[in-house]
Amino acid sequence: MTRTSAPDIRVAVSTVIFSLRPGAESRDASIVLPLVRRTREPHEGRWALPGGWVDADENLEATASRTLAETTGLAPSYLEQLYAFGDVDRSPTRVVSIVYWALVREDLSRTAEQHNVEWFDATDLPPLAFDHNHIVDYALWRLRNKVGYSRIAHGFLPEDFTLADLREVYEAILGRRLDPANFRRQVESSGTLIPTDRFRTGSHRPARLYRYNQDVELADRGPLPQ
Amino acid sequence: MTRTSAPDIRVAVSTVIFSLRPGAESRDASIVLPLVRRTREPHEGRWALPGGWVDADENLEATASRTLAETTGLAPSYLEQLYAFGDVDRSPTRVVSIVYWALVREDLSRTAEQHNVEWFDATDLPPLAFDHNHIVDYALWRLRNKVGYSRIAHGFLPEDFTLADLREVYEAILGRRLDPANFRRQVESSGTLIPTDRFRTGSHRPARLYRYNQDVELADRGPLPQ
DNA sequence: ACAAAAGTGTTTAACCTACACCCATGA
DNA sequence: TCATGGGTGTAGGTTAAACACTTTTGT
Repeated sequence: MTRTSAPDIRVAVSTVIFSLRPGAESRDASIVLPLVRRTREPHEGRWALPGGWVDADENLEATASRTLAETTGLAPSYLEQLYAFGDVDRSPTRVVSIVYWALVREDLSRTAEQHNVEWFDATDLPPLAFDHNHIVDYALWRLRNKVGYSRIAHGFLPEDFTLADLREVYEAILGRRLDPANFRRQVESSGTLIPTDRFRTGSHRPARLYRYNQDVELADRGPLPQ
Repeated sequence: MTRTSAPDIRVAVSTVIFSLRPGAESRDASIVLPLVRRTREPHEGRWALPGGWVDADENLEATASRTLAETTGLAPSYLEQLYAFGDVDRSPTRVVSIVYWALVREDLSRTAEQHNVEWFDATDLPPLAFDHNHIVDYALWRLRNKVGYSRIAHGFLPEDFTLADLREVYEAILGRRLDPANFRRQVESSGTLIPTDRFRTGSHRPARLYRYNQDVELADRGPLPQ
């Protein structure tokens, strides 16, 4: 039967924060994420997703932004709710965790690392606290999925970028090489890129710099207000 | 800064329950859903999504199933988490609502209606309590989206059905007519249908009955437990 | 015989993939 | 001039839309 009063359940927000570690000579670019070492039970000493309790007068997304900033010092370029986890047995006390996932642009402020925070390759994680391995896998699945039908990759890049930069993001997310010729045609015909009149000069033929058409939404972010 | 104790937030589950009202001579099939009339403040007297508080020892999905059964007397053929709504101002007291959406097969037990429960056309709703219009719109968007890439339509149909039955479901969800010839080829080539050796006889040429290949998942339902 | 739904065939266009090829620059 | 990534062209395969056509039943 329907209850008329609510039992004690605590509400937390955790966030899977993805960033891009650019490639170097002998290493492809990869997707990385920050984890926090737990300083108390349960799972003391294990790595866990950044997060915290939801404040009484704080929206869920605001909690995600706040804890993200506390962990990385960054503001996200993309933030979307992932899933609400609330199984009875996922923690010794009853906790419902609203999990978000976010993209942050690569930024050197990351090197100013905080104590108890480390960045890991998203596809090569140690055993994490709670069900956090499971959660990261799902977030990665969502990221890979979304890159196929939205402009989400932009969230990893600075304002100006070359097509090779953008292709590198796609390749890191999808874990496979893409044909440069076909990739160019696809993004050009999508109407989301605005060519600038500047070029990046380097060791070979200069590449044109592009920027994103801000008129085009990055992605559908769920049931947004209005 | 990070809190170490959690404030008082109540956790509820609501569910958008879709069913199919079959077409008749002069009327196309349509998607319908049950609403409950609120008997207390806030929004007393308004129609609202079925739901209830999460029990201390009850998983979120179990709460959805329980409240769904209390409202309709049915078990869902499909059940998936939709979104967690938790804005501070969505209710006078702080409530985080984990919203599910479900499909139920049409069933005459629906006619044994309970007091304070009524079925509405999903595309023609009155103003609902809280942000529930917004939530239903999002659930409809998800349903329409999902029908394009998964076998979700099966959740509305009985075990045996004709291709015209299935097409009728698609047309009701998408709100437009589909070419019978092309529709047949698409579902046949998907490998999700098993032809039986029985036919439905009617006023014209008998139509073959099909059933679903249970080996094929209806849809990806999110981060399911392993 | 005729109407209407079941079911098949065919044309066209759009798209994706693979890969050959040319272009522009630094070393 | 050579290596290399930037950028263009093009042929083949797959898919989907549109629609003409045949089949099978009830009346």
